[in-house]
Amino acid sequence: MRVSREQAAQNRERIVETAARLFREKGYDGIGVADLMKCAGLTHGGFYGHFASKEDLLAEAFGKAMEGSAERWRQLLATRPANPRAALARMYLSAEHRDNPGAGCALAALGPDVSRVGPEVRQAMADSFQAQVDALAQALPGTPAQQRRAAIATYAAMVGGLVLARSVADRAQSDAILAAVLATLEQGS
Amino acid sequence: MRVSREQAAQNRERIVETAARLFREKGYDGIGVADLMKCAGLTHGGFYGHFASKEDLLAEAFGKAMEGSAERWRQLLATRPANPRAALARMYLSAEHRDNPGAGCALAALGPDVSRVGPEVRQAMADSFQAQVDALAQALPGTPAQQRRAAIATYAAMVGGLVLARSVADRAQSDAILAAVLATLEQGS
DNA sequence: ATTATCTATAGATCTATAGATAATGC
DNA sequence: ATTATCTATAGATCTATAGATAATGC
Repeated sequence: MRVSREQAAQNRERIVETAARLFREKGYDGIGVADLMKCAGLTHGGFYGHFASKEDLLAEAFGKAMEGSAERWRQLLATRPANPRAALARMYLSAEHRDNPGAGCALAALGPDVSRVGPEVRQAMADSFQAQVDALAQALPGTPAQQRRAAIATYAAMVGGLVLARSVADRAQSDAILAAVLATLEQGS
Repeated sequence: MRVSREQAAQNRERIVETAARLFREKGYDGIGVADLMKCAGLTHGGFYGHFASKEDLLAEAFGKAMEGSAERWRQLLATRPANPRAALARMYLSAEHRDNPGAGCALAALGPDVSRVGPEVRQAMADSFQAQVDALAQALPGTPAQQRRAAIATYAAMVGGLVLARSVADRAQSDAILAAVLATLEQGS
């Protein structure tokens, strides 16, 4: 059942993409390697030809998810909105984002999981985090230090808002949380 | 090996407290019932005399952890600090809190886990969340609606800041995240 | 000949339950 | 007699590996 080198690379890519979605949906411990491979259309045993361990896959899947977010941020900010922070917050703190964790912010979905794994995973994570902060900081006013501080604070408010909105059971309460955080980010700092 | 009714109640309480710590440290899926009971000084099988399921325990343990946080918030705010939000943020966004998830904010440690379990757990959670928001809102200026909105936004910023600070590998970067969010919360809104 | 994927399995762990035990509380 | 806890285990799942298979790429 051997496939071409090119096909193998595609298979590997599909494993990473499937993992990026399933880890965000179910948590790192919420999906096993066997089920994950099945969702990618492959068998369990094939996994270890591509990755040394499940944690190794997490590092790649998390990085890929973060990169996807960074790309969306860059695209939005490239339209030069009048209020960059408000524009970003409206996208991030939307009901759609809240209801689709599998395609959303990796930090809001996997932050606590990531904080428990080895430093090599978290190192990969730090780089993509940095890239996102830089993209936002550029679009904000003030000195470089102020820009950077405001970008981190904005990122934190959005992540926390999404985590809270996903945690409460009541939909109205969840909507109110999104709206409250959004309103604060839409005004000044 | 039967113990007194009083002793049994104490045992149950110890299970909840142990779970509240271990879930926050290792995640809901990161600790099993057997290990958890061992840490509480009991055997595996005894668990199901106290709780219907592991998820049932999560609801109680999460609620207990939230209640502990609410109590700490109330104690701090009862000292009537000049800037209540800044005082709370300094406590919440400390290196000590970041480095001791087992005794810290349940939402920052278990938010994504909680968002994946059944609505009955999340209902219990919504109540304690509400209590904390109310405690903070009281101490803030403005109309009731403004107070409430500001309290939620502050809570979100703190939770997000802690999640981010725990996710990055580099200690200096982590400290910078805590400082950036704290600085924003210490100034106005 | 190499290698990507497969089947099969080892060995550990998981939640939950059944039934025994022994001390409490009537 | 009741019941809190125990031991033991069922049955499912987990990560990881070993060895077979079969198609690629030389």
